[in-house]
Amino acid sequence: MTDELPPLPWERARRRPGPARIPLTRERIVDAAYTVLDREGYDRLSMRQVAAELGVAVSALYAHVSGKDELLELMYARLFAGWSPPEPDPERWREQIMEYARAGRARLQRHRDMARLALGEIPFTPELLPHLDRLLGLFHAAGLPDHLVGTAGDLLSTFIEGFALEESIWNSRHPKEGEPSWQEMRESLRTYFRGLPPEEFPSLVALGDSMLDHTNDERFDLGVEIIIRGLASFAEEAARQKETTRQDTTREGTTREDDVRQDSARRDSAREDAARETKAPPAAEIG
Amino acid sequence: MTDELPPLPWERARRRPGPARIPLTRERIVDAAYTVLDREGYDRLSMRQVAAELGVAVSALYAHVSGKDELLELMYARLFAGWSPPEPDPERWREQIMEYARAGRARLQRHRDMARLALGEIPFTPELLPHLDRLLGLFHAAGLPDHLVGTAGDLLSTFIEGFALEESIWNSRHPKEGEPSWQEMRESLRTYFRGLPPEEFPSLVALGDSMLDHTNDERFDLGVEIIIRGLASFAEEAARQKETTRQDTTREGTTREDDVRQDSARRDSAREDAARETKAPPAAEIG
DNA sequence: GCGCCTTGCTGAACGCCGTTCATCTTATCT
DNA sequence: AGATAAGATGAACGGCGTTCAGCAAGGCGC
Repeated sequence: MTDELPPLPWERARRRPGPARIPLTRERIVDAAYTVLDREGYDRLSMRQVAAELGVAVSALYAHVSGKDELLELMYARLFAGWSPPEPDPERWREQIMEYARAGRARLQRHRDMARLALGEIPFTPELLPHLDRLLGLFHAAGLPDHLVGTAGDLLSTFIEGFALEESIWNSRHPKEGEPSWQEMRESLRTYFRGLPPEEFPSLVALGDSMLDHTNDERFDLGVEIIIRGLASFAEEAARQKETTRQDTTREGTTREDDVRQDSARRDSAREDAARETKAPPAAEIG
Repeated sequence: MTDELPPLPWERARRRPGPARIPLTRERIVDAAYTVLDREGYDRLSMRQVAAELGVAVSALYAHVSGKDELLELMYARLFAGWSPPEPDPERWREQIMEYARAGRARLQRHRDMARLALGEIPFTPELLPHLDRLLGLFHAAGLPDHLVGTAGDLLSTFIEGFALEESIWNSRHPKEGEPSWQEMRESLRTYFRGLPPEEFPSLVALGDSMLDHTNDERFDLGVEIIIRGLASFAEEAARQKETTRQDTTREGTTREDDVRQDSARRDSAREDAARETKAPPAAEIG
């Protein structure tokens, strides 16, 4: 970080006899990449720009980084640097998950277009395993059945990144100066919804107002709260079943199995419906 | 589709006097783009490849399409062609949402890398408004409070696309022939989890097995089910409050307000925690 | 102190990309 | 038949990721 400062022109000349130029490292490359990202945006983040930022030839980067893909992975890894979900507290799992989600969004918002970068990567490298493990621990402490924990993590992470991505796209769509600001945009959207033909768009006309009356912060929290409540429902169900099986531990023991079977039956009937819809698309849709 | 066939060399010469070549249209360009996407993948989907697919100069495309961005938008719009959420049935809102989610995933799976393409776009063009309106109608029929409907739609769409994206990345990671197949990969992951140091990764070791024992279909349905249960919780709460306010319609009427205030207080305390985490990152994390 | 060797950077090149523009072909209308 | 307008062409521009032969300089054995 601090050794970033002096690329001043004369430095190079003055310390010719010394240990010469600052050595290029992965760290410095990632630093420069973030600088370019913040200044230029994801679309203009290129190896050439990063090299220019460091005052170095493009090909020099390839001595430290196997290619752009690896550079993006390194940038992604930094998203999690020094960020570890807390020790699980079963009494506070709701709050802990909410805090985790907010922290994730905050980190994604810290760099321009960061969400776009993040969505292309999968958090499954060795160095990210500790983070993942502790996150799963949070869900485990909620009392979720084991097979749900992974999916719960997926769902939450997907929402965090997807939400941040939407914000990112929205922001980058009106970054030009003098363009309609956030608030103006919101107002024009409001009148747009009001002007729609109600018979054709009943829901949009009816709901448009109340959808626009909330900040992004509130909408985000609401999304997380929906997930939390869904998880709570499963956790309570699991607790109830555990209770039952403990009561008649030797009697039947099939309660849980029955539940699963019924659940999967409901799923399958719905799947047929979806398949029917899927199987008869209009001709124009083959693509 | 069928008029795609004859770019044969002599055709051009033979039918000189006829109605000549098939005219280039947006439709045909999008068709060709999908062909390229399926064959080459998202990374190699380029204007040049699309033009080549049509046997046409690159610049010809720009007479029908303003640029690559618009082409991608057109491709995205086709994802929704002939797909409309059903008439809401308040009795079956759970099933309807599950079916919608499954149909969405199925459509995203129909073309290679389609999820990657979709995530860059926002479903907010005029032609997509009918679809959006009917989707919101589904959530409205669930009895959700108005301000939640939009967020619910966001959450579901985000999960569908995020899940499909993850599948897409996973698939494209091992497309080489002779590479470890899905099943082999799963097994090697299983042994990998088992081999992890339990004191360092307690959750991964404990949960790895049960997480790997489910197909993607099951994991997807579970994710949607979590969302549905979360929505159900809010819907029940709203129904309860409506009931209460109807009972003592003139007496107090502050029940709902109280609830909201309490909710927001809980949120704010959590926000402070998140901010604390956010404000003191390790030095390496400035990026 | 001198030459060697290894390390790390340079500069040029390759092939691909999105986009633009002057030019030419061709279908249609008068 | 000739004029006109639409639409396709090919070359060009600038930028991209990546590769590779060569060069400069620090550290080492002698």
